Amino acid sequence: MPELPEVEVVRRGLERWVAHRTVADVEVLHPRAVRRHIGGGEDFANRLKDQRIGVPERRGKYLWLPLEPTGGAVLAHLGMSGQLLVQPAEAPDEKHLRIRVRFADELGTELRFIDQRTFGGLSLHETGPDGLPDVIAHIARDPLDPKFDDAAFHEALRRRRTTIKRALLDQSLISGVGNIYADEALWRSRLHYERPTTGFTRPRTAELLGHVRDVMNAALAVGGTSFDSLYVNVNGESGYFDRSLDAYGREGEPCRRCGTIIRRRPWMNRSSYFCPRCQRPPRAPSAS
DNA sequence: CCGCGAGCCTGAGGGC
DNA sequence: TGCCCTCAGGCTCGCG
Repeated sequence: MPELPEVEVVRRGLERWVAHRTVADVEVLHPRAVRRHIGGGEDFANRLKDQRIGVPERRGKYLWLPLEPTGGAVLAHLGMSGQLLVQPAEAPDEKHLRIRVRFADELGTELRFIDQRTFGGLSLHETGPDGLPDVIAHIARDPLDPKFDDAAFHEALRRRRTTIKRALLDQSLISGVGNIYADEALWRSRLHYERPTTGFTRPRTAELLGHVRDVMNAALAVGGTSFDSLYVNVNGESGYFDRSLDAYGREGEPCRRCGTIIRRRPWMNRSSYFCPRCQRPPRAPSAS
Protein backbone atom coordinates (compact mmCIF):
# COMPACT_ATOMS: atom_id res chain seq x y z
CA MET A 1 0.00 0.00 0.00
CA PRO A 2 1.88 2.98 -1.24
CA GLU A 3 2.20 5.85 1.16
CA LEU A 4 4.69 8.70 0.96
CA PRO A 5 7.93 6.67 1.28
CA GLU A 6 6.89 4.18 -1.38
CA VAL A 7 5.82 6.95 -3.76
CA GLU A 8 9.11 8.75 -3.22
CA VAL A 9 10.99 5.56 -4.09
CA VAL A 10 9.00 5.41 -7.33
CA ARG A 11 9.71 9.08 -8.03
CA ARG A 12 13.45 8.50 -7.68
CA GLY A 13 13.25 5.54 -10.00
CA LEU A 14 11.42 7.61 -12.60
CA GLU A 15 13.98 10.38 -12.27
CA ARG A 16 16.69 7.90 -13.08
CA TRP A 17 15.03 5.93 -15.87
CA VAL A 18 12.41 8.16 -17.49
CA ALA A 19 13.38 11.82 -17.06
CA HIS A 20 14.46 13.67 -20.24
CA ARG A 21 13.00 11.04 -22.56
CA THR A 22 10.50 11.85 -25.30
CA VAL A 23 7.22 9.98 -25.63
CA ALA A 24 6.76 8.15 -28.92
CA ASP A 25 3.38 6.61 -28.31
CA VAL A 26 0.87 5.71 -25.60
CA GLU A 27 -1.53 2.79 -25.22
CA VAL A 28 -4.43 3.03 -22.77
CA LEU A 29 -5.62 -0.51 -22.06
CA HIS A 30 -8.24 0.24 -19.39
CA PRO A 31 -10.47 3.35 -19.36
CA ARG A 32 -10.69 3.45 -15.57
CA ALA A 33 -6.94 4.07 -15.36
CA VAL A 34 -7.42 7.46 -17.05
CA ARG A 35 -10.82 8.36 -15.53
CA ARG A 36 -9.36 11.53 -14.01
CA HIS A 37 -8.31 12.68 -17.45
CA ILE A 38 -11.23 14.76 -18.71
CA GLY A 39 -10.75 13.99 -22.40
CA GLY A 40 -10.61 10.21 -22.01
CA GLY A 41 -8.04 7.64 -23.11
CA GLU A 42 -7.65 8.65 -26.73
CA ASP A 43 -7.13 12.29 -25.82
CA PHE A 44 -4.65 11.29 -23.12
CA ALA A 45 -2.60 9.32 -25.60
CA ASN A 46 -2.72 12.00 -28.30
CA ARG A 47 -1.69 14.80 -25.98
CA LEU A 48 1.18 12.87 -24.40
CA LYS A 49 2.70 11.87 -27.71
CA ASP A 50 5.90 13.76 -28.64
CA GLN A 51 6.14 15.42 -25.22
CA ARG A 52 9.49 15.46 -23.43
CA ILE A 53 9.45 14.45 -19.77
CA GLY A 54 11.16 16.61 -17.15
CA VAL A 55 12.28 15.78 -13.61
CA PRO A 56 9.51 13.99 -11.68
CA GLU A 57 8.09 15.71 -8.61
CA ARG A 58 6.00 14.56 -5.69
CA ARG A 59 3.66 15.92 -3.06
CA GLY A 60 2.31 13.47 -0.52
CA LYS A 61 1.16 10.40 -2.42
CA TYR A 62 0.86 12.18 -5.76
CA LEU A 63 3.68 12.33 -8.24
CA TRP A 64 3.87 14.04 -11.59
CA LEU A 65 6.05 14.25 -14.66
CA PRO A 66 6.42 17.81 -15.95
CA LEU A 67 6.20 18.09 -19.72
CA GLU A 68 8.62 20.17 -21.74
CA PRO A 69 8.60 22.61 -23.24
CA THR A 70 4.85 23.14 -23.50
CA GLY A 71 4.10 22.91 -19.78
CA GLY A 72 1.51 20.80 -18.04
CA ALA A 73 2.22 17.47 -16.38
CA VAL A 74 1.26 13.81 -16.23
CA LEU A 75 -0.19 13.29 -12.77
CA ALA A 76 0.01 9.82 -11.25
CA HIS A 77 -1.66 8.33 -8.22
CA LEU A 78 -0.97 4.71 -7.33
CA GLY A 79 -4.13 4.20 -5.29
CA MET A 80 -4.00 0.89 -3.46
CA SER A 81 -2.32 -1.41 -5.91
CA GLY A 82 -0.75 0.75 -8.60
CA GLN A 83 2.79 0.28 -9.88
CA LEU A 84 4.93 2.19 -12.33
CA LEU A 85 7.47 -0.12 -13.88
CA VAL A 86 10.20 0.53 -16.41
CA GLN A 87 10.40 -2.69 -18.38
CA PRO A 88 12.26 -3.97 -21.42
CA ALA A 89 9.92 -3.53 -24.39
CA GLU A 90 10.00 -7.26 -25.06
CA ALA A 91 8.95 -8.22 -21.51
CA PRO A 92 5.54 -9.94 -21.52
CA ASP A 93 2.59 -7.79 -20.51
CA GLU A 94 1.65 -7.93 -16.86
CA LYS A 95 -1.81 -9.27 -16.06
CA HIS A 96 -3.10 -5.90 -14.89
CA LEU A 97 -1.20 -3.69 -17.32
CA ARG A 98 -3.38 -0.58 -17.83
CA ILE A 99 -1.20 1.96 -19.66
CA ARG A 100 1.96 1.64 -21.76
CA VAL A 101 4.25 4.54 -22.72
CA ARG A 102 6.85 3.99 -25.43
CA PHE A 103 9.77 6.34 -25.95
CA ALA A 104 11.45 7.79 -29.01
CA ASP A 105 14.94 6.57 -28.20
CA GLU A 106 17.03 3.44 -28.44
CA LEU A 107 17.11 2.51 -24.74
CA GLY A 108 14.75 -0.39 -25.35
CA THR A 109 12.57 0.22 -22.30
CA GLU A 110 9.02 1.44 -21.78
CA LEU A 111 7.01 2.81 -18.86
CA ARG A 112 4.09 0.70 -17.67
CA PHE A 113 1.26 1.51 -15.29
CA ILE A 114 -0.04 -1.66 -13.68
CA ASP A 115 -2.96 -1.65 -11.26
CA GLN A 116 -5.03 -4.60 -10.17
CA ARG A 117 -7.79 -2.66 -8.42
CA THR A 118 -7.72 0.51 -10.52
CA PHE A 119 -7.99 2.92 -7.61
CA GLY A 120 -5.02 4.71 -9.13
CA GLY A 121 -4.48 6.27 -12.51
CA LEU A 122 -2.76 8.79 -14.78
CA SER A 123 -4.09 12.11 -16.11
CA LEU A 124 -2.86 15.26 -17.84
CA HIS A 125 -3.24 18.68 -16.21
CA GLU A 126 -2.21 22.30 -16.42
CA THR A 127 0.34 23.38 -13.84
CA GLY A 128 0.43 26.50 -11.68
CA PRO A 129 3.35 28.93 -11.36
CA ASP A 130 4.96 26.61 -8.81
CA GLY A 131 4.71 23.67 -11.21
CA LEU A 132 1.95 22.03 -9.16
CA PRO A 133 -0.82 20.37 -11.21
CA ASP A 134 -3.99 22.42 -10.71
CA VAL A 135 -6.11 19.51 -9.46
CA ILE A 136 -3.90 18.89 -6.43
CA ALA A 137 -3.66 22.49 -5.29
CA HIS A 138 -5.72 21.51 -2.24
CA ILE A 139 -3.26 18.82 -1.14
CA ALA A 140 -1.18 19.98 1.81
CA ARG A 141 2.59 19.83 1.83
CA ASP A 142 3.91 16.59 3.28
CA PRO A 143 5.97 16.34 6.48
CA LEU A 144 9.20 15.67 4.59
CA ASP A 145 8.76 18.88 2.57
CA PRO A 146 11.22 21.53 3.87
CA LYS A 147 8.43 24.08 3.52
CA PHE A 148 5.99 22.14 5.70
CA ASP A 149 4.85 24.59 8.38
CA ASP A 150 4.77 22.84 11.77
CA ALA A 151 3.21 25.80 13.59
CA ALA A 152 0.46 26.21 11.00
CA PHE A 153 -0.24 22.48 11.17
CA HIS A 154 -0.61 22.68 14.94
CA GLU A 155 -3.04 25.59 14.71
CA ALA A 156 -5.09 23.86 12.00
CA LEU A 157 -5.17 20.69 14.06
CA ARG A 158 -6.59 22.53 17.06
CA ARG A 159 -9.20 24.26 14.93
CA ARG A 160 -10.55 20.98 13.59
CA ARG A 161 -13.25 19.28 15.59
CA THR A 162 -12.11 15.78 14.86
CA THR A 163 -9.91 12.99 16.18
CA ILE A 164 -6.20 12.57 15.61
CA LYS A 165 -6.10 9.67 13.19
CA ARG A 166 -8.74 11.26 10.97
CA ALA A 167 -6.62 14.40 10.95
CA LEU A 168 -3.46 12.49 10.04
CA LEU A 169 -5.24 10.92 7.08
CA ASP A 170 -6.71 14.25 5.92
CA GLN A 171 -4.56 15.13 2.91
CA SER A 172 -5.59 18.79 3.07
CA LEU A 173 -4.00 19.07 6.53
CA ILE A 174 -0.91 16.93 6.06
CA SER A 175 -0.29 14.72 3.04
CA GLY A 176 1.43 11.41 2.49
CA VAL A 177 0.24 9.67 5.66
CA GLY A 178 -1.86 6.53 5.17
CA ASN A 179 -3.30 3.93 7.51
CA ILE A 180 -0.01 2.13 8.14
CA TYR A 181 2.19 5.07 9.02
CA ALA A 182 -0.64 6.73 10.96
CA ASP A 183 -0.89 3.69 13.24
CA GLU A 184 2.89 3.49 13.55
CA ALA A 185 3.31 7.18 14.43
CA LEU A 186 0.44 7.02 16.95
CA TRP A 187 1.97 3.96 18.61
CA ARG A 188 5.34 5.70 18.88
CA SER A 189 3.60 8.76 20.32
CA ARG A 190 1.52 6.68 22.77
CA LEU A 191 -1.63 8.31 21.39
CA HIS A 192 -5.00 6.62 20.94
CA TYR A 193 -6.41 7.07 17.44
CA GLU A 194 -9.63 8.65 18.72
CA ARG A 195 -8.03 11.37 20.80
CA PRO A 196 -9.65 14.72 19.96
CA THR A 197 -7.30 17.16 18.25
CA THR A 198 -8.76 20.19 20.03
CA GLY A 199 -6.71 19.68 23.16
CA PHE A 200 -3.37 19.11 21.47
CA THR A 201 -0.51 21.11 22.97
CA ARG A 202 2.46 22.33 20.95
CA PRO A 203 4.83 19.75 22.46
CA ARG A 204 2.38 16.94 21.75
CA THR A 205 2.01 18.01 18.11
CA ALA A 206 5.76 18.38 17.82
CA GLU A 207 6.37 14.88 19.18
CA LEU A 208 3.78 13.37 16.86
CA LEU A 209 5.24 15.12 13.80
CA GLY A 210 8.68 13.90 14.83
CA HIS A 211 7.45 10.31 14.91
CA VAL A 212 5.66 10.68 11.58
CA ARG A 213 8.92 11.87 10.04
CA ASP A 214 11.00 9.19 11.75
CA VAL A 215 8.84 6.31 10.59
CA MET A 216 8.70 7.67 7.04
CA ASN A 217 12.43 8.28 6.87
CA ALA A 218 13.09 4.77 8.16
CA ALA A 219 10.89 3.28 5.44
CA LEU A 220 12.52 5.50 2.84
CA ALA A 221 15.99 4.43 3.91
CA VAL A 222 15.15 0.76 3.45
CA GLY A 223 13.09 1.28 0.29
CA GLY A 224 15.79 3.23 -1.41
CA THR A 225 18.44 0.56 -1.23
CA SER A 226 17.59 -2.00 -3.89
CA PHE A 227 17.74 0.61 -6.54
CA ASP A 228 20.37 -0.10 -9.09
CA SER A 229 18.38 -2.49 -11.19
CA LEU A 230 16.22 -1.41 -14.04
CA TYR A 231 13.09 -1.51 -11.98
CA VAL A 232 10.90 1.23 -10.63
CA ASN A 233 8.87 -0.42 -7.97
CA VAL A 234 6.29 -0.12 -5.28
CA ASN A 235 4.52 -2.71 -3.14
CA GLY A 236 7.20 -4.65 -1.46
CA GLU A 237 9.76 -6.01 -3.89
CA SER A 238 12.46 -3.93 -2.30
CA GLY A 239 11.59 -5.43 1.05
CA TYR A 240 10.65 -2.45 3.16
CA PHE A 241 7.03 -3.43 3.53
CA ASP A 242 7.81 -6.46 5.68
CA ARG A 243 10.29 -4.56 7.81
CA SER A 244 9.49 -4.42 11.48
CA LEU A 245 6.28 -2.55 12.10
CA ASP A 246 5.37 -1.95 15.74
CA ALA A 247 1.57 -1.73 15.53
CA TYR A 248 0.14 -2.19 12.04
CA GLY A 249 -0.81 -5.78 11.26
CA ARG A 250 0.30 -7.05 14.70
CA GLU A 251 -3.10 -8.01 16.17
CA GLY A 252 -2.64 -10.62 18.88
CA GLU A 253 1.11 -10.05 19.16
CA PRO A 254 2.77 -8.43 22.18
CA CYS A 255 3.49 -4.71 22.23
CA ARG A 256 7.25 -4.25 21.85
CA ARG A 257 7.19 -1.68 24.64
CA CYS A 258 5.04 -3.24 27.35
CA GLY A 259 4.09 -6.73 26.21
CA THR A 260 0.35 -6.08 26.17
CA ILE A 261 -1.46 -7.73 23.27
CA ILE A 262 -1.93 -5.41 20.29
CA ARG A 263 -5.60 -4.98 19.37
CA ARG A 264 -7.33 -4.31 16.07
CA ARG A 265 -10.49 -2.23 15.88
CA PRO A 266 -12.72 -1.69 12.85
CA TRP A 267 -12.44 1.97 12.02
CA MET A 268 -13.70 3.94 9.01
CA ASN A 269 -14.15 0.85 6.85
CA ARG A 270 -10.62 -0.25 7.67
CA SER A 271 -8.63 -1.11 10.80
CA SER A 272 -6.75 0.59 13.59
CA TYR A 273 -4.01 -1.30 15.40
CA PHE A 274 -2.97 -0.07 18.84
CA CYS A 275 -1.66 -1.08 22.24
CA PRO A 276 -4.52 -0.77 24.74
CA ARG A 277 -2.07 -0.03 27.55
CA CYS A 278 0.34 2.42 25.91
CA GLN A 279 -2.39 4.15 23.92
CA ARG A 280 -5.24 4.82 26.35
CA PRO A 281 -8.56 5.86 24.85
CA PRO A 282 -9.75 9.40 25.60
CA ARG A 283 -11.71 9.88 28.82
CA ALA A 284 -15.32 9.84 27.65
CA PRO A 285 -14.99 6.43 26.02
CA SER A 286 -17.03 7.03 22.91
CA ALA A 287 -17.56 4.09 20.59
CA SER A 288 -13.95 3.00 20.52
C1' DC B 1 -18.80 25.17 5.76
C1' DC B 2 -17.50 21.06 7.85
C1' DG B 3 -17.56 16.36 9.53
C1' DC B 4 -18.78 11.95 8.32
C1' DG B 5 -19.64 7.61 5.96
C1' DA B 6 -20.84 4.99 1.62
C1' DG B 7 -18.97 3.30 -2.43
C1' DC B 8 -15.48 2.26 -5.80
C1' DC B 9 -12.46 -2.16 -7.17
C1' DT B 10 -10.37 -7.20 -7.36
C1' DG B 11 -8.07 -11.05 -5.38
C1' DA B 12 -6.64 -13.61 -1.24
C1' DG B 13 -8.05 -16.33 2.39
C1' DG B 14 -11.16 -18.48 5.77
C1' DG B 15 -15.35 -21.09 6.99
C1' DC B 16 -18.52 -24.53 5.88
C1' DT C 1 -14.32 -28.69 -4.42
C1' DG C 2 -16.76 -24.57 -4.49
C1' DC C 3 -19.36 -20.82 -2.82
C1' DC C 4 -19.85 -16.86 -0.01
C1' DC C 5 -18.20 -13.64 3.11
C1' DT C 6 -14.64 -10.46 4.87
C1' DC C 7 -10.73 -7.76 4.32
C1' DA C 8 -7.32 -4.68 2.17
C1' DG C 9 -7.90 1.23 2.08
C1' DG C 10 -7.01 6.17 -0.67
C1' DC C 11 -10.02 9.11 -2.45
C1' DT C 12 -14.49 11.29 -4.19
C1' DC C 13 -18.90 12.64 -3.41
C1' DG C 14 -23.26 13.56 -1.24
C1' DC C 15 -25.80 14.14 2.98
C1' DG C 16 -27.01 16.36 7.34
